[in-house]
Amino acid sequence: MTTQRTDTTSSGPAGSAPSGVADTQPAAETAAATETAAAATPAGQPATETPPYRYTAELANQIERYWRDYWRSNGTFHAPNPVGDLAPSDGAPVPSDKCYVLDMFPYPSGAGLHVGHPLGYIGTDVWARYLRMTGHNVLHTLGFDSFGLPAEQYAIRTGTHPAVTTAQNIKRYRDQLELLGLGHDERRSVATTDPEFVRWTQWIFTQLFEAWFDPDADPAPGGGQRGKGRARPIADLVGEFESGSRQLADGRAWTDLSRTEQAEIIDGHRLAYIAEAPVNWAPGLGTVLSNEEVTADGRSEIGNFPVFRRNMRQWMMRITAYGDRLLDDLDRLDWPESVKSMQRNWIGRSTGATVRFGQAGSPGAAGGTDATGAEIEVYTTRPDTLFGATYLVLAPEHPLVQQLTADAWPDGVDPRWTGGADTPRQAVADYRLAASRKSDLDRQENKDKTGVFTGAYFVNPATGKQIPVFIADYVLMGYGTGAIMAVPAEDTRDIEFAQAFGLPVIPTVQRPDGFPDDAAYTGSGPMINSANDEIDLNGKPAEQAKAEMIEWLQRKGFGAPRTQYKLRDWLFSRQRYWGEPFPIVYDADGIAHALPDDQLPLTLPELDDYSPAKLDPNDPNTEPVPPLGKATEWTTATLDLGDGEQTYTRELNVMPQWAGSCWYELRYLDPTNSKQFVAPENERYWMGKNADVAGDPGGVDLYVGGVEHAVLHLLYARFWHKALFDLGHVSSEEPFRRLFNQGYIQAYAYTDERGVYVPAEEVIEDPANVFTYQGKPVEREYGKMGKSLNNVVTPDDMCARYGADVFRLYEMNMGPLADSRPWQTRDVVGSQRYLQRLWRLIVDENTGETRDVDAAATEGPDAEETRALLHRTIDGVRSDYQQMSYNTAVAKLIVLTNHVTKGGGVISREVAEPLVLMTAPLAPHIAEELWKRLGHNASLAHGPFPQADPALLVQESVEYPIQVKGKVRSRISVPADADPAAIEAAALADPKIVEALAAQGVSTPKKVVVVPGRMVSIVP
RNA sequence: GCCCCUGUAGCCCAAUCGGCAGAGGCAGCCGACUUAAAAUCGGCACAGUGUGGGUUCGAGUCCCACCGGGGGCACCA
Repeated sequence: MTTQRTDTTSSGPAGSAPSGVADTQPAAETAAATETAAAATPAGQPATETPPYRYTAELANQIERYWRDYWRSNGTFHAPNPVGDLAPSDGAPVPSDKCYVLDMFPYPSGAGLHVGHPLGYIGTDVWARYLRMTGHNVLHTLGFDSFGLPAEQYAIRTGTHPAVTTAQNIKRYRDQLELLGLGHDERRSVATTDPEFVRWTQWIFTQLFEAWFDPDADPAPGGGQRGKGRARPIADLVGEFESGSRQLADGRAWTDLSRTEQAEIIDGHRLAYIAEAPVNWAPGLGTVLSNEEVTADGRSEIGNFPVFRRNMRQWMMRITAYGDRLLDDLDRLDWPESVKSMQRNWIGRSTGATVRFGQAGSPGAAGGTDATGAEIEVYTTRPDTLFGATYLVLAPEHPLVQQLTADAWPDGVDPRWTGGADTPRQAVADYRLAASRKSDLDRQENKDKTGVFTGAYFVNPATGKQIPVFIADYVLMGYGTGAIMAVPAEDTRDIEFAQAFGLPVIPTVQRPDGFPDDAAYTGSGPMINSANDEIDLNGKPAEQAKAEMIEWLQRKGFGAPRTQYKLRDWLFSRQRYWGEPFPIVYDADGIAHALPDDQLPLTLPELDDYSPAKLDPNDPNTEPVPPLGKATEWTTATLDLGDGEQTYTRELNVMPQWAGSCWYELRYLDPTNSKQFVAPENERYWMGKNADVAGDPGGVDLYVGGVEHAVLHLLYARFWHKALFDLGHVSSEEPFRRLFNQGYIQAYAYTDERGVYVPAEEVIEDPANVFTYQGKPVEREYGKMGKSLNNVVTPDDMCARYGADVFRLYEMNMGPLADSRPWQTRDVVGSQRYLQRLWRLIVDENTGETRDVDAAATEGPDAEETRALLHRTIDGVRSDYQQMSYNTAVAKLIVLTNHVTKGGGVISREVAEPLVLMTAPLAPHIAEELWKRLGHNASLAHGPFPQADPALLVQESVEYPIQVKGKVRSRISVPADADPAAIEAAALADPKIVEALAAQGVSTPKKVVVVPGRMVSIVP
């Protein structure tokens, strides 16, 4: 501890002058500062003095500085761990009631924070403080996701090492966040660029490299998954091959294989593996990107450069092995439906069947009846409609195209099918070339169906009829088998193609009356036209028809059921500098080896030039040149990996930015552990499953962040966590049990007549809603807060102008945390007025003396009314905090404060203390200060929190509105415990109601509805 | 094109199981304090819930259609 200014040395009892404020800053100085500010008003008039102890920004800042120092030096927010460095030094057990509150950690950009960034951080802080005050052991901290492109691009421009820029930016963020008084355990704050953090990121990578997914294995112990399959150590697989208990798919004997061949087989199973795979190559960035980093129009999310699909050798993560669990376990998570549905959509599981079509003796083919036995395998989700399949379509890049394309057109070929070419070979070649030149953007913009006939005919196994085979770019090589059976009657895309090419349409599902003939019917209905000698689907509903068709296909050897995913394996390497190096070296045979744990972390080499090779952004045929290749000494290493000292070459790619964020929540739990990435006891305590909740997957108790991470970060992190679970490193099956998306703070921006953005803070709105800047009209727009829009407001500004507590209170009072809302600096004053009123209730603005709260009357009708309101407030505020409904909690606190203020007298201790305590989660500094002035020597951070007396929540009498024909005609007051019959009698006896009924000409009403505690409704 | 969310005073937002449309804040107006202003304090007014139907004794809330705003997906067979 660095300061002596603790409770015990600074403050006297309530009512005496000294306090944190008086200690730090004499009253005269405060007054003088205020006076100076006031004297500088434009009017130039001598200023009347603001009361010297008013809760102004200056005073707030003094209080805030004092309490921040206090919290830091007392370790107020240190949360004890069960074991390790952060365990209680006296060996005391940790409380069983814990809560792990987590924010999505920021990338520390050079621009610093604006007022929108801390919204979620304040929200979680209020929640964490409330839980801490109600007796929970709360873990809350904030680290940095500090690998990232901006620091690297800055390094390329200026030569400044990214680590230097990153450290500066982190410092800047920490300084800004410090002002807000967030109750973080600063011992647990980590950055993903810290060598100790990188060490464990690399360690987890080696775990994934040394593991494979066994689809037939039973779930790991304690798992709640439905089916089989889990990750196992790769050594198990090697052992099974060696012992012969597992055979190779191609029938070769394991022992006959060379070392390189064996390595190839093994590598083909690893969770982290190298593959020649189609990647998204962005030459403008000099790197490849994951699917998730490419926009729908085929450009890079960062930098907006063209992205090309091509094959390259890259590191991949076998996330597809977890597709089922990632999808199924969404049901076990307390997440917003929108995020779940985005993940479901991204994983894109569909069920159906593969169907094989054999080649027919093509009438136009030179060889007559085909002798090759060629087969086309398609994937379909509608095997029930097989009878309606009237042609086949292959993706232009499909490997069979070359082989099955005929030499000549059949006689009388439809001219629309030929693409104007003399032969099928010519037509196919032309079409494939054109398709390869089309960018994704072209394909998206032009949805007209194009294609050419290959000259080949295959046989529909259900009908025995020959159907033509086309290639068309509406079929993608990357999904299913790259080939489809076209059922134009029941598929929108197929009918568009069929109409363009004059192909037959055979309906297999009964359409409702009036459904147009020329459109595809994708709805439900009984099957028609679907029978042969062996199978009859007619009249049956789709589900049954699907099942019967699949059964028939299987029996006949024509097909098999199949589950298909949109999700692809995760491209994990980047040709960049500022990322985690792979802990991988290659031996002389090119076989990859993981570095042993004691060699970690593998740190980045120093470079003179951080740029990847300069490449033409528009040239897809360029080759990536990783920056690490320039570090000539670093690229090789002499190691003993068990076969004696040998020279190895290092992997030159680095990991993508997502790596660190895949597991950081686990490192917060045990940030100083040098033996393990997290001790199992600590993981189990903070993130373990709750045995009292059926199906609970474990994980962080509350995770708050923006919805923009719905797919990328949240899917990758779930995948790593599940792999770590399978391998026995964590007890929880999911990283984030509960997710909450906070809204965004947006802002108005204004342009002058030239279209230039003017400073938004200086724009004036007149009563007629006209906006002017320096007297000239400006146009208003609404959107993001940003430098280029000249509308940035920073938390630093707000803290200087109002104080952190006012700023926090305003952000929480603007609306529900989940809502986006516009920033309005002029509204902030409302929150300031509330805290000023609260301050004035307890402190004399003129003398700085604490009021004598023990002298206030606690008897009499006024006191009783206040007491009843107090307890209703406590009750409401508790449940509001519980539900993170902070805006309504603030409203209730203001009501109570206004009620007490209007009473005019001195507030009683009975009301003052709960009011201060209830305000504390929102405005912690002022609350601590007032709590101390009320005579308490310990911080209120760990409670108490007021409890409502249930007896005081019960009203003695209730006012019931009485409706006649749905309109309120009168009101009666009845004892709260009156039974419905008594209420009804009282209502019917009410003179106004008697009158109203008489006016309707009714003596006894038809019906009387009594809702206890609510109202009475009479139907005449 | 498909899917999801959302429309309540001039503005930001409350309203539990369908039960008196208003908790709170900003802005506005009036008043107190002031020589005056600012700040502060006290008070007042302001909408019938995007539109049109329906269910109900009763609809902001439930159902249907449409309109506006926001987001996601987009030839995924």
